[in-house]
Amino acid sequence: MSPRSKEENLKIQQQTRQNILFTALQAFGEKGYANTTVSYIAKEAGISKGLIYHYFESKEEILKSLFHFLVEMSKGIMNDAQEKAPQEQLKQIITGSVAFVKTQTNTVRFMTSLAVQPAVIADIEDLLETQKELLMTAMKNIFEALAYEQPELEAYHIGAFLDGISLGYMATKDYPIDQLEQKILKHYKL
Amino acid sequence: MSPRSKEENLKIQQQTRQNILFTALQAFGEKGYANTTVSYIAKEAGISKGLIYHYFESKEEILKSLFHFLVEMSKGIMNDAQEKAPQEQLKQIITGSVAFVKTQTNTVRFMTSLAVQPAVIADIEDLLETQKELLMTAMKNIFEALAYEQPELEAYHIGAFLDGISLGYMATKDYPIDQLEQKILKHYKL
Amino acid sequence: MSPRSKEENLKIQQQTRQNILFTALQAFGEKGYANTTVSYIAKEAGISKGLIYHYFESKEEILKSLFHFLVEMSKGIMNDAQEKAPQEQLKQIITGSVAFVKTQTNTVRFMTSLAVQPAVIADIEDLLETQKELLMTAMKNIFEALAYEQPELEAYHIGAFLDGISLGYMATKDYPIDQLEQKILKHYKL
Amino acid sequence: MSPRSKEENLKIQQQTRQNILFTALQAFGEKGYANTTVSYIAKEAGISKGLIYHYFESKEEILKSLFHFLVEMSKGIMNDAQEKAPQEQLKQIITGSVAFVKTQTNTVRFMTSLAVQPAVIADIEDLLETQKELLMTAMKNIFEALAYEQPELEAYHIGAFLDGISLGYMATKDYPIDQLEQKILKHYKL
DNA sequence: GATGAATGAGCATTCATTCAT
DNA sequence: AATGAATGAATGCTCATTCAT
Repeated sequence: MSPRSKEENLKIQQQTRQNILFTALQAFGEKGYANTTVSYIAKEAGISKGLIYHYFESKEEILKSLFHFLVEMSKGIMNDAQEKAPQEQLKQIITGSVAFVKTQTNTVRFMTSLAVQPAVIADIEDLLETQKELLMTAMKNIFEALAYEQPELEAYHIGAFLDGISLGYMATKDYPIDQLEQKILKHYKL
Repeated sequence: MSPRSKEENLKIQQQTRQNILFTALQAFGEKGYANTTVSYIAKEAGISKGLIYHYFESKEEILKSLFHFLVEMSKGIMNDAQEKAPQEQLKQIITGSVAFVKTQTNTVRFMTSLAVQPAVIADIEDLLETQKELLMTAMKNIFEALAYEQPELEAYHIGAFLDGISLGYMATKDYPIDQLEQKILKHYKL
Repeated sequence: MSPRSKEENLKIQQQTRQNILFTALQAFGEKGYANTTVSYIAKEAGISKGLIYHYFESKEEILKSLFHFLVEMSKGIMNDAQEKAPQEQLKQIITGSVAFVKTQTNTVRFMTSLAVQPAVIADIEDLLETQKELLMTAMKNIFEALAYEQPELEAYHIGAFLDGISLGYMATKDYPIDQLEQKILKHYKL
Repeated sequence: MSPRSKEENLKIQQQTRQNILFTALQAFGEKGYANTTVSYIAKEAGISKGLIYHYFESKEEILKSLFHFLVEMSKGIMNDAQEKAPQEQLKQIITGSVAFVKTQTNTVRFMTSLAVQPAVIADIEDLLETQKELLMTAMKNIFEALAYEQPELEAYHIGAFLDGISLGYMATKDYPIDQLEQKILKHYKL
């Protein structure tokens, strides 16, 4: 008759939070933030509306938590690549990005919709900027190591291209993403 | 107190429609479709809510009309380019796109947000696809005329790049859009 | 087919606002602010929930408007008494207060519940204080004119008594309010 | 690991009940019954929500228990005064009331808010009435013993006055409660 | 005796849409 | 053609209450 132990509670909390965040990510990606109701998230997650508000103060808080979570995740991925040779890193960024778009389309949809109208959700604008800069710096360093004349511009170039591929994949049926990947890899001789 | 002539009425009608569409475009671009209320459009346009429903059956109808309007406009622009030399056409597409993004940012925001989550507004998905194909075909023809080995893939390539530039410009402060434009022009030797 | 004239709209607006305020006053008095739902006010007023929000920004705004309205009304009543002889004024305050409590019990309930827990609705605290001071000054002036030694204290005295009578009338069945009125009038030789 | 003895359990139970009731009294007085959440009481009392429901069937039950508790307490106080001389009793009622208002303001706030809108909590209405009558009878007896012509009316009179003082003290900054106390004591030659 | 995760009915509020004028 | 008062379904959120542990 004793209450749950702290560890048990913590475990339950983490699972439920993750469940909510994951479900929200799916929904936000598919239907957009504004078109996703909290009730819908609850139903999809198999829990009650009230429980969502037990873990998150508001719908917007879910969005922000989700965003932070994804940012942290991407940081982790980037750090892993840090030690390899620049050519290898570049290749990994390209193939990793393409693979990510293909497997985590909803995540990309979600992040892109935030990027397109950053003013919609205040607070996120800055974080988005920081996140972009981080990626840009990493790529710039690679192109510096590869002795490109304008490493920063080259970073923007490939960044734009990868973003454009994402958009195309999300918006167009039968988008030749794999061929474009090959093309870009060949261009950089990877 | 004489009634307005038919021509006057028609003129007023067209002006009011355009006014609504233009105001909606601004709002949809800045705040997003879901975050824009019909009341807000009415206030910004300086007319009453009722009048909006006199011209459009629903809020979604405004969105669709706006979309069609923009599609028609872009068709017109593309047709104008049709007769020139392929190199000239390509240059115009690139510089025109960049200029459009810079001057009509809200329009681009609007179109991009539709592209990212096409499922949000049914019906539009197909039109979006058709529109994309039109542009792709035009670019493919150019690259064919320029004797590229894989003209279609090249079209996708430059399309992705231009889309990526748009995204970057919308989401990033101090985005080097002009330098990227120069870079791509140089790449195609234009 | 022309829209309503401005005067017509103004008239409709005032009527509807008054209707809402009056209904809210009844409800707040009987059930208390927190126990009164906006839906209930709408139903009682014979209008839709939405219309209430067309006229008032929030439920709390109704409360504040109502409070301001009642304060203005009481100012008007007090000004009317201003010109008479002090004895007459005192008599009028006493009989007027008693009559008000008896006929406008819900108004008194409403105002008293605000007075008891002023912290519940921020903003109102100051106004309540101002209102009290106004009444106190008026009564003090009367007792000064009547050459009482401690006019201010006497004002507080009769104020407390009248407030106490209100409370008693609201809370107790068969409360002898009329006899108490006679007693106090006799006390002041009125 | 030996189980607690029965006496220990009983003691803990009573302490916890008292803790809940006391915390609730503070909260109800400050914020009002409707604006006080069970969660808030639990947090303030330093216990869990569940435990509150272990001791009380519902939030309303807390209110009722609290009310009963306060009524019993006041009965005890009144009984203590029973044996003294009527003048002494009257003095004690006056000074005791004033002191109570000053030290137990939240309790008075709570009781007054119940009195103002008795319909809010059914069931309590009768008890409130009974309670009032008890006090009235006691005061009436005093004034009878003091040979007042209308002892009951005099009881209502002083009752109203003391209630009015309470209200004033709760609602007004710098309320001259002590001077009013002196004034009333002098009036009754105490 | 004690905890807090979980539920869901209920409420304030918004907003697309209608309609009388 | 034009207005804006009016509607009500839908949504975010709160909170008393339950229950597994």
